[in-house]
Amino acid sequence: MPTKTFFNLDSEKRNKIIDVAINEFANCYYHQASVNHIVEQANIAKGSFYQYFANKRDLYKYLLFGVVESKKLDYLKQQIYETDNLDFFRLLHRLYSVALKFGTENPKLQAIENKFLKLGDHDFKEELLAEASNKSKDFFKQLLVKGVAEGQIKEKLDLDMLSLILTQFNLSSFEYYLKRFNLDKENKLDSCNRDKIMELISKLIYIIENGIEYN
Amino acid sequence: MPTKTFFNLDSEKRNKIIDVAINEFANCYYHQASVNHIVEQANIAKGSFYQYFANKRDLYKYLLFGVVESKKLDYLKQQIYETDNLDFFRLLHRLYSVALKFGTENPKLQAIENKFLKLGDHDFKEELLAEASNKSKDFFKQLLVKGVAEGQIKEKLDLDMLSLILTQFNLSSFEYYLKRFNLDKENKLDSCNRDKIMELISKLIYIIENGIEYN
Amino acid sequence: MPTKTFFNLDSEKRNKIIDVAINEFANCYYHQASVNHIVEQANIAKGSFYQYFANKRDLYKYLLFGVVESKKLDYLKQQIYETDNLDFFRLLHRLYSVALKFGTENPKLQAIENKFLKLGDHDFKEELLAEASNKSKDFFKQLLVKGVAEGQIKEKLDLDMLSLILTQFNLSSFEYYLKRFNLDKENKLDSCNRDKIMELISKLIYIIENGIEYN
Amino acid sequence: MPTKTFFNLDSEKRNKIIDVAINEFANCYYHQASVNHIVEQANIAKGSFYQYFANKRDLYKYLLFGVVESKKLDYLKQQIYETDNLDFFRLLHRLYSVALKFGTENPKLQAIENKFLKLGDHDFKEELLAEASNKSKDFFKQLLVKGVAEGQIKEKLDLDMLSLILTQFNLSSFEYYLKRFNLDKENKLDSCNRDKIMELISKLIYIIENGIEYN
DNA sequence: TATGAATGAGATTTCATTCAT
DNA sequence: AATGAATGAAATCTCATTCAT
Repeated sequence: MPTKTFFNLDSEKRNKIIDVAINEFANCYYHQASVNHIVEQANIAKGSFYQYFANKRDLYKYLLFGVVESKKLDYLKQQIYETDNLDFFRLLHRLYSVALKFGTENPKLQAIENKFLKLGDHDFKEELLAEASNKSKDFFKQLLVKGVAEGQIKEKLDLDMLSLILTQFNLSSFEYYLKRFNLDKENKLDSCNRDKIMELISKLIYIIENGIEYN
Repeated sequence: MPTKTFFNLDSEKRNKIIDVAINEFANCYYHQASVNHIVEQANIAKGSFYQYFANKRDLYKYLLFGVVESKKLDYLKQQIYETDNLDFFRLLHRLYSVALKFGTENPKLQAIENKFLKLGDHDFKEELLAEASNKSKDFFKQLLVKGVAEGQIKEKLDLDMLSLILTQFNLSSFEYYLKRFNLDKENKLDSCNRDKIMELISKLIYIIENGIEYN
Repeated sequence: MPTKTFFNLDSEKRNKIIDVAINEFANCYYHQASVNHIVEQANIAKGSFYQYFANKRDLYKYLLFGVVESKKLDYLKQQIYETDNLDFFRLLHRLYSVALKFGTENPKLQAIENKFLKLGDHDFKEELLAEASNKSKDFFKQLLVKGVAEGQIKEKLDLDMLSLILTQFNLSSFEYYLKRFNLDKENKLDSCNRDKIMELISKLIYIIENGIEYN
Repeated sequence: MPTKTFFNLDSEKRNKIIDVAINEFANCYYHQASVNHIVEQANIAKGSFYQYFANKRDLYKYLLFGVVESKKLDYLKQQIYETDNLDFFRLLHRLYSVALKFGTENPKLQAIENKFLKLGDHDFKEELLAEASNKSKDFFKQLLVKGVAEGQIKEKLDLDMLSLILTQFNLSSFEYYLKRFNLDKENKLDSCNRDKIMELISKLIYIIENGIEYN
């Protein structure tokens, strides 16, 4: 966690630092990201950085779990309601669409999360996850178990595999959409694009639901 | 491409260098991989390295497209024949199984490919792809077009999305299998594991084919 | 010297600061000791520190001569009386034993003194000594002169050398005892250990008195 | 150990680096010594330093055990002969005098050794000693055991304590002589001073042998 | 063609001290 | 009198690349 000092900063400065850091970690994997670069962009002294964060890793952990995950969960909570009434596929549909919306509206935050999920340094990743509150751990797995219990999903499926697949779907759809709608470069999502994305999500869920075989 | 000098080396030395480089890039993302480490392991002089390759990137490109892709395509060609007789899903099944077999038999080459696909540095990746011969580009796309044409795939699907999904499936199933069967640590695939993997592939194709909905 | 401000602090706060500082300089040589660490532990503001002490060195000097030496001398005075009646060796015995007792009862103060005596930075050390009141300077030297005058010590000995030797004896015996009786870790000295230490002191004095030659 | 690269340097450059490093570690404790300072003085690039030594510690270890100890042992071997015929005190006399001569002739090497012996960081010291060839470990202890066995030393003495004392004697006499004859500042030892030192050594041994009591 | 020493920018991190509030 | 954020030099170490031999 950042130090008390960091939270005492006036919000303008604090936000500047966070913004700059988000940019850095959205563009680079952890090991490539540079504290030097961050302090230059943020216009703060190198020593100041280390009064705010214990080290690079501390900042990264904060961004991941204190900013990205936190904002995403807030967003999901705010936009998903009455989930109990939805069957598994409607819920999945809702989740993908809301998560995607979040991703398109916050492409940099999404980029940070994606880069984290793809991180090579497995030990480092596990360590971070272990230390983090990790509210979203095994998110899909839990959903699937519930889906099976309620008879909406074929019982014989390998849930671990499925959960991995849903996660990858999630991840790869982000990249697909981002690329397809040129959302990399901070373009905001207009209503026209939004409709197209919703359509794509429906197709995605349709595939998951029904497969791709013509019959 | 490596220099003429490199190809003039006696094959023992050349192979040693390639083996060492494969190890390095199988363990590390591009930016983390170290030329220093490679020359040490390969027992060659620093200067020699730069007489064989223009730079680190040159070596990487060669590994990716001159070694990994090349070996994989040879393997696929050798093991897949009479493809014309197979319908799309049988072909997909065959492809996944052969590709997985290749991956389990050549875990390091596979690791290099996986790491490349996950690379963060998008521009760098695109540049490499643009420069490369890239024989396997849009592999799945072509397959899908054929599948649709032959009436085996629902027409209304978004083929670009599907092709990305199949690629991601491929990628993530590797990781799933490698983890599940502890194939990370160079364990060879025994016949028992092989059967289990084949079973999993069938399940995976089944999902793609039929979806996951219970009905 | 600390500022007037420092002495105006309520004693609880003042003592807290001193205690923390003692810990720091007991564990680390001067250059390794950290003002940052001290203010954190003492729960005071960075700025406050510099309102109490001109700088790190000022604090150190105060600890050495205002706290450690001062307490030690008080202790010695309180425990040694009727010194005039003792011959040199009995006095030495008494001194060693009382000094050792002080050291075992105040291991941290002793550690500070030891670390100072061993300091590498010679100029820095000399400067500090020169500036200090230095009541204990040449303590052994004076004692020796008296010993010679009273005919208890061979005249031909080099008193400067002897005085250095007695100091070093003192220093090294501390370390020996501390290690031998595991007094590092704040274990209080029980009566059993105390007896053993007294025995060792006697042996030490015996060596000084009679040498080690068998005859 | 330094790298092959280091030993491949032409001797002028190699010696320059060693000389500079000796100066640094003769003036500063390990933690205070600065690689930056060394490379500046030696006029080499920072990167070069790390082609020669794995790290600061590697250099230090090399200086201690590869240069100082090694030179000292060579010196001792060369100057002490027929030791078997000497009784304990004559041998001690010889040792002190030769070691002192070495120290006065190589004040910087001696300073490095002294600083190492006084190092605060106990774990670091033990680690270094454990890793080192450590030919001189428990040197005095072995000598004392032999002395007792041959009936030259009173049996009832505490040998551990004595061995510590002899080491401290050794150490403190160095400092005494160096200060007394201003040998800090590279003054060479003239024959006049040499005689005086020999005289002092004799006195020192005399004290150890006979104690200081007048009788 | 082979060698391997040289390079220097840049990485992360520490720390005593200052100064505006 | 108290505060605590700001500072920047200096620490150790890494690494792709160059170039003289």
